[in-house]
Amino acid sequence: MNILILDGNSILNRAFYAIKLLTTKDGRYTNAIYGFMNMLLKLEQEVKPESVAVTFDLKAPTFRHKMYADYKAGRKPMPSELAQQMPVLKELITALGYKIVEKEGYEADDLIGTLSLHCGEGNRAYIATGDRDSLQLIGDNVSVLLASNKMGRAETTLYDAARLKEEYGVSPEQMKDIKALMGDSSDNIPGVPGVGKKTAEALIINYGSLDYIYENLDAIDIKETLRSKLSQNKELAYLSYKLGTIDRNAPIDTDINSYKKKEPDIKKAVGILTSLEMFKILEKLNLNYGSEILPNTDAASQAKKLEIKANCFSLVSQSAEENKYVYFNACFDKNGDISEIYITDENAVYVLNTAEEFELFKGILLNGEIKKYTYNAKPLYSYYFKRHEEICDIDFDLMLAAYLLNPSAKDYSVERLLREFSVPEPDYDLRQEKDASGFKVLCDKLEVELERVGQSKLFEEIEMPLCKVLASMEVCGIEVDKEGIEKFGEETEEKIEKLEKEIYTLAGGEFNINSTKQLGSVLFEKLKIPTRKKTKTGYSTNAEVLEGLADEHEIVRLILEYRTYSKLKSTYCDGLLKTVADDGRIHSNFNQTETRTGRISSTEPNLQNIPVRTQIGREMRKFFRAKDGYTFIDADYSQIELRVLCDIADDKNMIDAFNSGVDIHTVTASQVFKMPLNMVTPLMRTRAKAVNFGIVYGIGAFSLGKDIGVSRAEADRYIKDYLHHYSGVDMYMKNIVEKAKADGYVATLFGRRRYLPELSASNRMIRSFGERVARNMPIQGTAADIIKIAMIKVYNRLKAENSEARLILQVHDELIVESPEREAERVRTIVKEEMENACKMKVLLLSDANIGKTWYDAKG
DNA sequence: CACGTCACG
DNA sequence: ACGTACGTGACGTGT
Repeated sequence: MNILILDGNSILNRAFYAIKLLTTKDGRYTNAIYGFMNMLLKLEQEVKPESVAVTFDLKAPTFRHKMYADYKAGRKPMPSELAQQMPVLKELITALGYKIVEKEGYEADDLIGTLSLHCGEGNRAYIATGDRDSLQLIGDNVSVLLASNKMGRAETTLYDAARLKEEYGVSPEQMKDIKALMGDSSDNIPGVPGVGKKTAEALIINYGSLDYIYENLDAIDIKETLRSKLSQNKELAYLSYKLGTIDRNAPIDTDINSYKKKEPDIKKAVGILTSLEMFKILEKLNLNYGSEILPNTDAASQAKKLEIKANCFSLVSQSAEENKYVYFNACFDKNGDISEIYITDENAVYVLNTAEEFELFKGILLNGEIKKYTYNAKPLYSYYFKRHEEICDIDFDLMLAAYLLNPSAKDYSVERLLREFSVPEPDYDLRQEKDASGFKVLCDKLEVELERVGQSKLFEEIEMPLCKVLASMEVCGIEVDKEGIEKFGEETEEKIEKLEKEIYTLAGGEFNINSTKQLGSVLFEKLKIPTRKKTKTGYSTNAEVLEGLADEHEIVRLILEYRTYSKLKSTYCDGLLKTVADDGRIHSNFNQTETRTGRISSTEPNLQNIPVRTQIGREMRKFFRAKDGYTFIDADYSQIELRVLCDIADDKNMIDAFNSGVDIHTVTASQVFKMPLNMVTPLMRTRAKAVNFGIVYGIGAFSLGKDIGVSRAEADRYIKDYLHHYSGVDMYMKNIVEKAKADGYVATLFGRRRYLPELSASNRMIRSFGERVARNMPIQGTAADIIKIAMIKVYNRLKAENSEARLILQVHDELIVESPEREAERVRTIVKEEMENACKMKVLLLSDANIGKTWYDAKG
């Protein structure tokens, strides 16, 4: 029989440090358990053991080591991120049917030594550990599997006596002799002072043992200094030998049969792994998840009975009419047409797959009496918008619900959600059908969950209606002047080629300017320009660094210019042109479940980062134009984040500052620098503005100083003065971090949450990051909530007034509406009003709205 | 696929 | 002693 003996502490430790910190959505750390489980799976596969023992240290003074008083004095305590994973892992191991071996006063090493030695004639022991210490235990029937994590993957190396001889040139026994001489700082084994690894190995290889060396100390051929070191420290060497010798007679059960694997407690194991969100491990363990594990027996029996039925519209219709609800999922093919619709009710999964059925199903979508649950409603809205048809509002979008419950998740697939929320799956083969079958249970669970955490209103009044608005925006798109961009691209290309030539001349040869690696070696090695900063892979060549080096060499300016044009060409000319649809418009995607703060994001292309800050970049906006007979209204909030901060922090001084009607950065400057308003210089205003931004981002004196080019001390002074003056803000910044630590999350005024596991990290940088996020997210997130409300209000108002104007873009604090020219003034007023009245705050919300034929013109 | 860079709020 | 402001997405290079 084979027995696999794991050094639990060692493997868990290695896993913890090899794998980046992972957490569940509610902030429990899981990386060490994850790594341990992967290792265990790999070991199982390699050894195929009948018996498995997982050993752990049990603290309290160790028998073997208490002889040495300083024992472990130098060892750091286990970080809390690791310590909290230990009990969970033990529970999991036990649930999986493995035996845990621990003994008061013994280290895992001793237990491993004992078990491997006494596990019985004819049996074979495999020791799995990350420490080379155990190599002394190798014997005829004992091998060691050295465990490591390479690139996040579990790796093992098998050591037997032959392999050991090959690598170290010694026997297992002799490993102890080597250690006695060289010591081991991590175990506080002193060894002989002045004797390191090399010397110790050479001594044992040449003379065989510690005993032989000391018995013949005067005769052996070694340097005199070494001889005297050895001679003076004989006692220490023998003490070290004792300390380094693993105890192989610990009082534990050594019958291999006691360690035979037991049947796993599947329910418990699946429960633990599910709560740890380790779905891959769950799959690999092959625990027949779902059919046997039924956390909710009602739901389970219900799911099991589900049948798949086709040609069944009448049943679907009947069920929806009677129940007043429908749970459905529409699938789209690559042309954007509906390919199937799956409907789940209490008893069955129905599949609609003909055009006739889809048309009939529209009857249900047009019935306002029926509550509609689906997953990802936006494409469905888009589908009907494209056909200039409209359906009733969808009441529940599972994807949006899951996003609100945790905006930090990686993906919101139904498959993942089914597992995360422990919805049992019946064993259908087809994934779509599988998803459909648990769908109702899942939706109901999340709906209850939203209510529990107080997000129902946010969900129903903001996210759900917004989804439809976004669909409308996507379908509308925005017209671009394709020829204009092409021409601009060609002109840009010419400039790039010219710059390229000049750069090559100055550099004395051609190279790829776009390669930071090649550029770095040209600038800093070939041209010997002084280096300022490094990245982890080489020299930093970013704009900030290059600007600092502009006076060092003519080439630097050219490279900066080259970068500007090549960005313009590749991202904004070529990139944008690729996305222009047949209708001459760009239909960007507005993603509603992407950001952790509640903002929306824009992709393919990203229309939220079209250049504006520089004149040359800003030119791009001239190519975004309203269609014939139409014009743009561009409306942006003035200082929305600072106004939100006023409200959240309830800061009287800042509220007064806004109410005074004077430019906020100027007022801030006057207060921070203690100057009358009319004495504030542009430089002071610029600095005050940077402080305002810094405050919103969670501020640090170093970064602020860097940003505005003053010393850290001076920046620190500004921050102190600022917080002294705006004491409400000061209080908010302190309180919110405390609250976040207590609650585990922060939230916006409207109840949007972001969980912050970072706050309990032991790594200071991670923790500081968590604190900055705690300060920033409620501000950025509340601003995001507000503009979402404004979008819904603008959309509904335009519709209510039968306007032909359409909301087409959102850029975080800015809305762009395409309006018929004749309506422009009225629409401008509507947009401005709805934005300003989106919600009531302690200070007014102001929107600046302008009219223009292109985005460039309308931006004021 | 990760990294560096740079575009936006 | 160390690294440094919040939130995004696209492009090009190089492993």
